[in-house]
Amino acid sequence: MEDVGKNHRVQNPSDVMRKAEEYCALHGLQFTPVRRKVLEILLGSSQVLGAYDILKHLDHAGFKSQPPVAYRALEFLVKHGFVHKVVHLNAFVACDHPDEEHAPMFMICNECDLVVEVDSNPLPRSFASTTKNSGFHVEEAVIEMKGLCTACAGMVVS
Amino acid sequence: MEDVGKNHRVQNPSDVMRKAEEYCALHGLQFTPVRRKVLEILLGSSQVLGAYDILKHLDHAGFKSQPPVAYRALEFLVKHGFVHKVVHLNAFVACDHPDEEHAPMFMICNECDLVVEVDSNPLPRSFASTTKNSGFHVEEAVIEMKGLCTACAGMVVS
DNA sequence: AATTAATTGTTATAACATTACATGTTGACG
DNA sequence: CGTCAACATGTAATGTTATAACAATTAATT
Repeated sequence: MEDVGKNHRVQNPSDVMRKAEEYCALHGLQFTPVRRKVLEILLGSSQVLGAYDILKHLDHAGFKSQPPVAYRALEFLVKHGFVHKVVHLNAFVACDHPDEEHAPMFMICNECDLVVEVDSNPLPRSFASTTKNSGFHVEEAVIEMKGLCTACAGMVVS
Repeated sequence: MEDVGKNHRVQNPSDVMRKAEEYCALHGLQFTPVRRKVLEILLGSSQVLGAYDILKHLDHAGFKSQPPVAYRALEFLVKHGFVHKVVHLNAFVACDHPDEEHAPMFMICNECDLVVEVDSNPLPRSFASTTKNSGFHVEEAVIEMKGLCTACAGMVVS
């Protein structure tokens, strides 16, 4: 797969980097060079990126570029909420607002792979009840909607 | 990966097979031997199955067992609603009620990989509004919740 | 029977992800 | 300061999931 999605764009990359630094400092986490670089790569991308796309970027930036390098950094970043994984694309995207509690939701265009994050906070009510009734303890909800973005839908109609 | 999940169990396999037959007849679809067999395999499994698990079953049943064989049959079955894909496990599960319109939701236990389908019909209200506002035309919503099933949650507590 | 569409057979390879173990780095504590 | 433990990285190999491409066959349509 070449670059795997399109047009995702975080508003304030440097702002997010600062938040990540603060968060790590506060929680005694090591915001190491690779981890920092991977977050930078994702923040700088207008597209969601697959692990191997990130690996290429790392390589160009002079980092080691075997798969575990990227997967480890991504694991860390996802774990602490700086990055989300888009499971339908096996791809990753930096989060705009890692400091706010939120259940990420993504809308993915089937035509152009545009990915838009639209959050629901904290979790849609209808879920809470369903899962509670079933006795299931939910730790994480992944909600991804596939369809057509405005642009692509328009092209089909016209 | 060995068999990839646990304890999913469709209530009435033969009932579902009949529905599938009727649906295909009605819509002029070819319910070919492989497609039928793959659905049977999934209906007969107490676990969700990966494509390569299905391939093994096909092999044992005397079918051809190169990857495309399974993926094509699964594509057909998913497309027509007889089977759902659980993206978090890259695995497939037969649907109990392919004849009813529904947005499948899965709860996946992080400990034991128990998968439970809990449907919302048609789509939680909060989504409809979010997506409408964004101009996105949703064709499919994938909702998967990860956490702990009752049994596993109980073990942690005790 | 001829034509076209749909499906299947088959090989090869692409794309995604993890295991395992060695090495290095950091931080806590005597 | 030294040493131990925890954490992080380097590296090779491999495991797992999925698709591309094209040939051969079968089914539906005329």
